[in-house]
Amino acid sequence: MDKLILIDGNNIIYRAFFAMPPLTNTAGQQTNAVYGFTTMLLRLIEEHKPSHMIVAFDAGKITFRHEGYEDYKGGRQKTPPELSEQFPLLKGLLRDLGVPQFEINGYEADDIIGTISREADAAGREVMIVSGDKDMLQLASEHTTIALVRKGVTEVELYGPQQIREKYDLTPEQIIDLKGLMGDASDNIPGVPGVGEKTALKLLHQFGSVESVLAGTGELKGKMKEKLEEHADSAVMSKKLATIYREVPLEHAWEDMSFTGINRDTAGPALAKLEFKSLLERLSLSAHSGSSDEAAAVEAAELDITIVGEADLEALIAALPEVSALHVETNGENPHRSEVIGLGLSSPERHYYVPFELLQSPAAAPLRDWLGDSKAPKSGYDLHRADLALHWQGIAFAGAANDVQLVAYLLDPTESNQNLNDLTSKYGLPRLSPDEDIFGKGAKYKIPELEILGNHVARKSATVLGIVAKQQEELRETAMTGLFEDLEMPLSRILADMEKQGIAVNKEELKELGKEFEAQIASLVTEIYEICGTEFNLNSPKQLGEILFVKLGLPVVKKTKTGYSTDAEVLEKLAPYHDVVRLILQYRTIAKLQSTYVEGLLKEISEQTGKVHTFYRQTIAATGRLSSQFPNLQNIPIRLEEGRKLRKIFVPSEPGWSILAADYSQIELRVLAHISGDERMKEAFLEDMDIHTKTAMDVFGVTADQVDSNMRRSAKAVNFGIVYGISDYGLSQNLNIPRKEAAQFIEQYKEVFNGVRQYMVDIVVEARKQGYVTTMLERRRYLPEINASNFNLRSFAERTAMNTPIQGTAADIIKLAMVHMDKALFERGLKSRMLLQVHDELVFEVPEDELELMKELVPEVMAGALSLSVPLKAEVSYGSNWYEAK
DNA sequence: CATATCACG
DNA sequence: ACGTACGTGATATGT
Repeated sequence: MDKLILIDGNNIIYRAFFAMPPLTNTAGQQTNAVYGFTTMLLRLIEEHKPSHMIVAFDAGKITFRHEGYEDYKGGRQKTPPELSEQFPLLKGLLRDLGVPQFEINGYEADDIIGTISREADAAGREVMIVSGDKDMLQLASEHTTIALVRKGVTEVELYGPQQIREKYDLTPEQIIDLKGLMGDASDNIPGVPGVGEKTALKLLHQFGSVESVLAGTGELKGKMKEKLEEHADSAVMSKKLATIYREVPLEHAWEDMSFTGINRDTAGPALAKLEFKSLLERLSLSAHSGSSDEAAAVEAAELDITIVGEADLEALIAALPEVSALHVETNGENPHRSEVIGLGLSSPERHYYVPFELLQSPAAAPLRDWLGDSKAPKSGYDLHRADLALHWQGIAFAGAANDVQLVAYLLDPTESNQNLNDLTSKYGLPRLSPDEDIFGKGAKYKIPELEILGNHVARKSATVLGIVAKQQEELRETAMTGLFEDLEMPLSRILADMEKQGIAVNKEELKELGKEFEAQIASLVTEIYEICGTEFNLNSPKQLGEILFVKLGLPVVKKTKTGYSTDAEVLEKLAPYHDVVRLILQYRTIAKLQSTYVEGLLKEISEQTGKVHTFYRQTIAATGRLSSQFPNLQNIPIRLEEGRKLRKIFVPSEPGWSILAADYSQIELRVLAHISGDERMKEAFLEDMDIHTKTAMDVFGVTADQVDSNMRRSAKAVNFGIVYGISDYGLSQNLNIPRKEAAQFIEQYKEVFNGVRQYMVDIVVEARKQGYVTTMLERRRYLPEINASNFNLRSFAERTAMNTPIQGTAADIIKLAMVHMDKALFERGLKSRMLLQVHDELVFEVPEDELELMKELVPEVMAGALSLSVPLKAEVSYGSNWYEAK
């Protein structure tokens, strides 16, 4: 049975706009009205399953109604820009959903709807009209129902002639007369003053129409008679205005309104682009349960998947030249300790699943060779992880050509949802079952039966294949192809090499250190308990707060949202009041070293190699930096001597070798000097001066020998602040000075380093204009909140705009240095190995006979990684362990 | 599973 | 007036 739904587009989007709370996508665009409209639309489709549907919009500024009455709709407020911006979004989305939309110049949506409904009525078709406008009731008929939207867009009331009679005791046509008498303030239809709904209904029940009412005023008396006679013209005109015009010249045919269901190919990306995640879910959820979504199910089922057994191995091996995507399914978070479950392999036509046991069998040797063949290019998701997991199972991996996770990161490094399934939504591919559904989570983790597992994993590699082409296009559009191909992709292999290599740890010495800490902790704890007169859990800020602020009555300096703050900053301030505070601070320091570094590190030492193998994450930090996990080797203590001693346990893995470390000197400020072009700052680096001293000289207007340690300290803090996107408050906190003073410092700094000031202004303007900022190598970070009206959000985005090009370019540079360094070691056939990266530092282990060479080579390569308008400088040192290399 | 704290650049 | 420095990860508590 045919069913036609006609939607009053303007009316519904308007209602949705005011009904929905503000909702903004990450690009800063408000999307609440589109969202509200779409939820309503989807519900209509689900509930009524229309065979035909259109959304009608007003078009053209002047409608024919204005010709008779220029005030028509004059009383209506101007459409707010936050709403008008959403019209193109909605129209684009409707197109992608596959919902026809009509607009005709010079006519309003209700005229289009009126015309179509008249034609459909004549043909005896079933019609439903969706609007919030009561005027629409005049269109009701035997086959035409009006769905009057109430309460925002969440509820509808259905009106046929029957319901109109029950409610008003009028026919649909009389709705026009009703409007003619009572008018409509929102449309600026005057009606008859003093006549509201009650009176109008009474009159119509008596006379039947506006014309009859006016002809029969003789039967009336008093005020009402006068009013009606006085405003007779107005009543007639109002009726005319309220009459929906049903003769719009439509060129559209019945077929043009046909709706066969949501277009699944284009709907996914469109909804993803608007960031309507719940709607994406809703559409795909029905894919599992309902018949409404056969398209996606069929599309996914159509994959030609072979679950490879011994019998199929030969065929697979023969097909390997066609295979370009793989997925290595592993368990666990730490790829150094993961088990490999199996492999998904995809060629454009066929997909395979290879259980890991089969991969290990002698017959699978050619497959293993292929995995390790650098000339066999492979695409995948998180190949870096795959490489490590395979490595520890004795299988070599090479030929990583295209990692879709890495590309997704470059395209938007702040997007936290980058698992493969999130990418399917983004690119409109069939969704995968969530890993949790297949494997269960936590303690319930269980490998499912082969059929399910194989299909799941093979679909992952198929998905990779589907993503690759689309991403490459996006990389080109965003000018990041070079960054990807020449930096991030090569780096991922280098990181894997470093991680496999690991760094040797002197376990005995670490345990010794642990014993020392243990003794110190024991004595501190006893002493603290004694002074406090009670025993409690020192590790609990809650219990500690109780003791300090209640029992001992110390002043409360700062609060957290759950209670008293007891962090180091607070304790420093409390130290003068009570001797125990110093002891607590000491306890905190040693306890941290013990739990995180001694105990934590001991757990991470591999039984197999006696080393620690960290895992660098290349797709986490929004600025392009790496991060380090299992264990984190980028935060080994150095600032305090007690902790710094820990570095002694990091030693060369071969006798007679040395640890060599090289770090960039002031890389972020050098980058700032280059990017801002500030002459004074550049001069400092060109002459290789101490930048903080130089800053102090210029800011305080003194000579080098007049700079005391306090001035240098202040200058250093200002330099840091500048890099972070300075605020007077932040600086005042850091230097523990009044905010006014901090503000003055900053002002003086900006006077002197005017180029820097200009950079800070320019970069924020650029961010506002483009919506993102970039590093020197075109790495990109979007800042949707740069235009936020919320001061905090906007300020944060502004500081980020200032900081990211600096921190990010520094990250680019050291990554480049790593790629160059890897190449240099290889080409020269050196045995030295790159082991660690700590943001501005590279750590190597070096044989005796290469030490002299490496002392020159490493800083040279690092300094030459990228050419700036100021020199880059790296300082090198070495010793028998990481502590000595300082 | 969130919060507080603290280690690093 | 607004309330802050930028970027991470590990540990212990307590809900």
